[in-house]
Amino acid sequence: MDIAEVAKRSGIPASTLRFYEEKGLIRSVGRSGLRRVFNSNVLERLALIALGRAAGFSLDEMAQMLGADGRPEIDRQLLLDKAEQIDQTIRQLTSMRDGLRHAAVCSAPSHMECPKFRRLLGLASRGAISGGITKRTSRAQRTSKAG
Amino acid sequence: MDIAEVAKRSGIPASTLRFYEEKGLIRSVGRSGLRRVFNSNVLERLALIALGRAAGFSLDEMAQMLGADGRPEIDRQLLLDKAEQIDQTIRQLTSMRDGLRHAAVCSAPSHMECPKFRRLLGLASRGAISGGITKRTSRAQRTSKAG
DNA sequence: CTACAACTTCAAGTCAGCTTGAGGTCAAAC
DNA sequence: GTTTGACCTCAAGCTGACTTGAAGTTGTAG
Repeated sequence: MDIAEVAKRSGIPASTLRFYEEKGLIRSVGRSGLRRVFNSNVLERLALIALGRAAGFSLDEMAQMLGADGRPEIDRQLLLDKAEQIDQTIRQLTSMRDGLRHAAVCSAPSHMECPKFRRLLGLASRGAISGGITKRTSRAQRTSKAG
Repeated sequence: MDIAEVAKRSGIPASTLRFYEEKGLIRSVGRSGLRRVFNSNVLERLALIALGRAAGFSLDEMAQMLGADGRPEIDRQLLLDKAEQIDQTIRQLTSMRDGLRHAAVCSAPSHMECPKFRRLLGLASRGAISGGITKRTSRAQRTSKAG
């Protein structure tokens, strides 16, 4: 497969694939002239990377985990840690969601006068709610060409 | 209050406070010589900003909502939308968490041979799991001076 | 009055994860 | 054999939310 094929099948832009290769996240099996040649298991690897990213691993972390070569026995403890971390995030988000929903229907004249809202404020400013969701949900919006 | 006081009480670095002021997120009530003077309701405003951030609003969005002056009647529909968005994220993260936990205890020789894990892979690569958690949980780690 | 710590401004740097652009190469279609 | 267009490399740019650094000012303790 050439890079266009991989891009098409994975939905990941060629530029990103090159970037991933440079980072050591994926590898091409060789070249045909200048052009990279990939074999199909790169798709699995890309899926793995997408999964890791979705789970909150950075590309560097993924590089470590996938680093060696084929199937590098992903550390199970690491998975549990990450799961725990996600669970914490879920709890925070749940508070947020409920707080927002309440705020939306709350009859207090201003949000500031609603005790629930004020409690939520407290939570947020005490940093109980960590970094947030960070909202960069879609590069699809910026990139919008395929729109 | 001078900026140091606000920083101390809010836990937000002075540099960030200046940055927020420049962005129009907060305002100082005047100067004492060169120095900014804040009044105490800036703390409430900062809490509100922290809350918004935690809920996934960007600083620009927060600037819009808080924009006018005092209590700009935060749009309730916007809150509901954000709540919905968070709820979606929660659902995704829940799948992730469960998937990771399963993967951690799964007896399949390699994760690749575990059907649940493969299903999770599918989810991730189909983008069912959006941008991820984005993991920049703590600038506290980078910034670590206050250790 | 002199230090000096704490403030000020403004520009530039950082981090992650890519994207974009310029300039070059090469395989295949005509 | 020439054109075309997809690929290549390398460097630089982008976004968001800040931080850092240099250079200047100032309130205040001694």
